Amino acid sequence: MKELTIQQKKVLQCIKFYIKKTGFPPTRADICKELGFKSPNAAESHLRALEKKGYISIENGASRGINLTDNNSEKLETIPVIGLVAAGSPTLADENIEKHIPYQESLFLSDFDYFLRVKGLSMKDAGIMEDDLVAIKKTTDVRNGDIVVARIDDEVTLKYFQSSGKQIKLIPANDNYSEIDIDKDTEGFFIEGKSVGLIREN
Amino acid sequence: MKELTIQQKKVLQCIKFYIKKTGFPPTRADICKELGFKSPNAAESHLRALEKKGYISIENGASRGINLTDNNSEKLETIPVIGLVAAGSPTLADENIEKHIPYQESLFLSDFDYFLRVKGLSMKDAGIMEDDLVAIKKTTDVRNGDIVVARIDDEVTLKYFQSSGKQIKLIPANDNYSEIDIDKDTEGFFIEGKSVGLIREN
DNA sequence: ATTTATACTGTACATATATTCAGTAAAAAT
DNA sequence: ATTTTTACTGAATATATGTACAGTATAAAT
Repeated sequence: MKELTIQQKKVLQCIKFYIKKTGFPPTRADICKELGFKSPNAAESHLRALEKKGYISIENGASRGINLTDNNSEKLETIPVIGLVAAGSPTLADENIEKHIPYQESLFLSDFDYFLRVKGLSMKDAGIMEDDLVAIKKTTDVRNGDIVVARIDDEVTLKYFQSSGKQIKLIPANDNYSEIDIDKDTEGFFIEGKSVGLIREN
Repeated sequence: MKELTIQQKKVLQCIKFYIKKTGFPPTRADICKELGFKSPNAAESHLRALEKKGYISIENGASRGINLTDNNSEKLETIPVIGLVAAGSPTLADENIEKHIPYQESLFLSDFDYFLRVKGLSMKDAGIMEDDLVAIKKTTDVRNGDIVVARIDDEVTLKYFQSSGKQIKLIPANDNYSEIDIDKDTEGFFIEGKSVGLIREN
């Protein structure tokens, strides 16, 4: 993202502050009043600069038609919660979505794609309990020690990841469960993503 | 808060959806378009009804001057994170606050007052690990089996709560720790609050 | 050296928008 | 039984607002 000038930063801050205060974006005149400009075109020019640099989008013709871009606003999104069933894939298909819950993008250190509702206690010693919501980032870029969502045919599991060469171990965090050894290129096996956070609703 | 009619609910939902989609509130005409009204006054009347019932506030004369009331909008607040140190009380005094993080009021089933940063593994078997953030609701109304924040003099701990009469047991979820037996009326002892949720940042 | 971006003032104007007034009709409250 | 609330259509209008045009001036980029 392109750097902003001092004045542009002021205008952006002004917009954010105004929205926080009133619940809706400012007009050009509002910005002028706030920052001491005497011409609405001063605000207009800055807005177009902010738009060009990707910090806001402007709905042409609409009054107060300013929209903070995702990376600027602490955006409220909803994210799907997917049930981890013994057989069944955690895809984003409608039938697998348990519900949507509101969340903050900045809730965890990494961004993520969905919550996985945990069934069973195979990761108990990692502090992951039944019905916990594990935030999953869809990726195949996983490291040893990561907690990953792995699929083997129709079976989906949450396990520690450990690889040496082509051999992969999926290790549970519970002595009552046994580890899974599998070849990297096994038909029907792949890594869905990895855990980047956890929420326990209670 | 006064009950809404079906139509009023539709209009309120329409406003929320519009803001979510565009980043700014709708005009009367936008609402009409969305809900199939043929007169802007249909929207206007509903808005005034919603205002009267306290679900929105309207800035008179301002275009798109609709503001969702706190109880309707998934408001972004920040909440303090407090470190659980061996000696030291989890109060909201500045010196104890580690940082503030944004959160959703609706994140957990219950509302809460602060996050407690967990030190140690005394609640390991309850799935509460080192550095987890436990959402704490300040209350003395706790039931047997609740996970509570208890203070004994300067010592603050997170434990299972179990009482029978005046005798209270504070039970760890880890065999390496021993339980604490204490009288309800002991000088310097009290319950700060209870756990209503948990976040693991990674 | 010339163009482009920044940073404004000031005027003007079409249109986007809130808001009022005049009705109609049915349901709910008093 | 009468008033109030709900739920609209339809038309009219003052004003709130975006936006273009004409300038001035300085700094940065090419």
